[in-house]
Amino acid sequence: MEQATRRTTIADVARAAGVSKAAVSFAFNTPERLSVDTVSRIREIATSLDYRPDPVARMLAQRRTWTLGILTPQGLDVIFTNPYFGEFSAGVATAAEAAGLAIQFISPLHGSLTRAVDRASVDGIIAIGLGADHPEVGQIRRSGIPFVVVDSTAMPDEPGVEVDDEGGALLAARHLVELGHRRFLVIGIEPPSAAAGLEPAGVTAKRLAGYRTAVAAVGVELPESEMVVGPASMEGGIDAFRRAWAAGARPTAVLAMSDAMAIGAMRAAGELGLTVPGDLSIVGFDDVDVAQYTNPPLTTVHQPIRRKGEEAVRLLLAGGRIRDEGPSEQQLLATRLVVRGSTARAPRGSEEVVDDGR
Amino acid sequence: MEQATRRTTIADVARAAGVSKAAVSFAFNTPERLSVDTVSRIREIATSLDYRPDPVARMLAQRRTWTLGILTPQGLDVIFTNPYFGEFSAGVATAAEAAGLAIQFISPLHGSLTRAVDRASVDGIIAIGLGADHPEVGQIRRSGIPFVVVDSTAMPDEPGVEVDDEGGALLAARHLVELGHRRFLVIGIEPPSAAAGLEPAGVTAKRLAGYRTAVAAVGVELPESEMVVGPASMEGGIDAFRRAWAAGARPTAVLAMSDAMAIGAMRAAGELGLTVPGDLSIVGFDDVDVAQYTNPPLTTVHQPIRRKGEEAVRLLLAGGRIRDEGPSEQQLLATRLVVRGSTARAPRGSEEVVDDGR
DNA sequence: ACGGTCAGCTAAACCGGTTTGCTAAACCGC
DNA sequence: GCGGTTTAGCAAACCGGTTTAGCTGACCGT
Repeated sequence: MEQATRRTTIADVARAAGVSKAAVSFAFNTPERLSVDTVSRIREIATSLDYRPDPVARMLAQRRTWTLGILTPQGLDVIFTNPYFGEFSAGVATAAEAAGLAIQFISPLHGSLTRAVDRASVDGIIAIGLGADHPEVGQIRRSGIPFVVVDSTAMPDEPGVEVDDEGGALLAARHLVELGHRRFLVIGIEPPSAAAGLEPAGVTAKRLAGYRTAVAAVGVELPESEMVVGPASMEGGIDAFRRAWAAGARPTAVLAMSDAMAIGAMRAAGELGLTVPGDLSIVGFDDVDVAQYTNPPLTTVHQPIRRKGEEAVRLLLAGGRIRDEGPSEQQLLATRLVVRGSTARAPRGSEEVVDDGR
Repeated sequence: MEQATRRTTIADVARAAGVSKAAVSFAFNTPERLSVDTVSRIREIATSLDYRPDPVARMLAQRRTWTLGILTPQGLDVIFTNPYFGEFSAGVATAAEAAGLAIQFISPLHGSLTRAVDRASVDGIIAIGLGADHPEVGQIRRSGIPFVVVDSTAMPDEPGVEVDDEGGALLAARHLVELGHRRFLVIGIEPPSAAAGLEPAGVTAKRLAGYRTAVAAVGVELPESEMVVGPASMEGGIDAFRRAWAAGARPTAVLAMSDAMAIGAMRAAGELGLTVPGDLSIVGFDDVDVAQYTNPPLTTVHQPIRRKGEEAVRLLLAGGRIRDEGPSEQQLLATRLVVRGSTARAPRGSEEVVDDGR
């Protein structure tokens, strides 16, 4: 069997044009080094031969891949179906495209994130959901590839982009407090796997702190018993709410740490005969696109998700090693509360604290 | 300023181990060609030197990138935030990971899809939303890279995976007909850009045909005036419904060609004071994850989105040129109707056809 | 006529691996 | 102790580009 017609290489073009390989390369990359007509002659021959430089060879020679990696501890299947990640990636993609960079997802390969990192050929990495002290981040740091951590506090001299989680959470809880709520259920995000060091713990802790400060103002505490965790998905939210309910929790308001979980909780509550916001108020976190389309529309803490992606790219580029120069910085983006339809005054008579039997 | 410490290369390892570069390569790729202790010695030295083979160099030498490309005419920002694409990509990703392949998105780069294709270094391509006769598909065909088209009829000897769009649409419309509906609004998907040859036209046409067959059974036609199109997003759905309403359409049921648009329409209807399904029934298409979480839950046509992604990978791999051998085939996957809460009997008295003044 | 410049191009090294002969030594049966 | 087969490993070519150093000849002023 005959080998499929080999693709045209730079040597073929050079030969056909009667010039050196270098000339062909120049014709495309630094045309000013050649005379105008040589350039156009080479280009013509190249197109007529349907020549397209092999991207891989080019990457090797230039030692640049023109690609940014998005590193996450979750599998691609969860990434792609999670609106939060979707919007974040969209932000990264927009900024990357503007800079002429492609993006690649680096996520556990056959269970190993380390292996995935080794295998990835990128000029820079955006780590999301991973602490700056995570082993894989260490691996990257040693490898010398520029990186930025997102949603996690960066090391002093390293770039990072964060959001005011605590402040946002505080706003959310205060809103409920002002509506007269006193019995809360907190639905938290649990790390994607049992592996240690996975970061959502960081944001979970910060948001919890915000909730606590707000409710403390009216003398309410948020004991572990009023908190339940699960994966940040709708199923996770359903499951979390059901578990809490089964365990006897009877909140008038739920503070969910992600919109997906809030939506799940809303559904689970509905199935249990509760109306939202009549019987139960729910506030989410993230302000994902769909939050406006739920029924009732979700009251939630807005964070600039896409913008985080764009900033991450900007910081990476500003670091110098990928494009131009600049010092590395850290960003803290603001959050704000968006009040929609899933929250209302607490039901009458719910203000007194329930005697929990102690 | 000193150059950052160069990463360890195969030559460094070879030198340190006192063997040839070839031996080091063998130690990792074909250890059986070396004696066991040489292998372990080399491996030890390699780890101690923190050696990791450069993926790019490896790709060049092997002329394999171990990467699959997902080709779409839309920008990455829409891809990542569109649940349909998300689920499809998740399917691709799952199957690709199982085969040890990475995935890369190929989407218009600075407006040019052609340029994006040239730039991409992949072993195979999955084209979604692009007709088999699309210019970029032709470009790929000429380049000799194996590919499969999804959601579009493939050329005779080329692999493709499709879904029974017409059948699904028929089921959806028949369901409404059986509920007594006679006044319909069809919300169709419009090609992402003005560029010609963009495929959704294909699925739009098939679904429309299905709708028509079903309603024809009760003597209803679906003239252009009862159809409105827009981008397949929630905003698109809102906008489409509003436009139709403003133009005087007063349907009792809407047939939306995508869940996102259905959700948008549901919202727009709500804002106009219509209750779903009391005043208006809505059925979507796709059965995206969120369809179960809307309020009311969306009645829709289920199609195996993730499965399409997996099949696409399977066909690509079966084609031989990427992994093993096999003939190329085409798949037609089934669709089915999932009745949930967004559809109900038509309001009383709506059966008679409205006199539209002609 | 001559040294100096400069524009235009080339040869060759290089990027960091893989792969293809090929050789030298060890092993084999007899 | 000898021809023949393995086994273990090496040198060099190769993948397809980029990049550096250097060459050549045209043009210039004097």
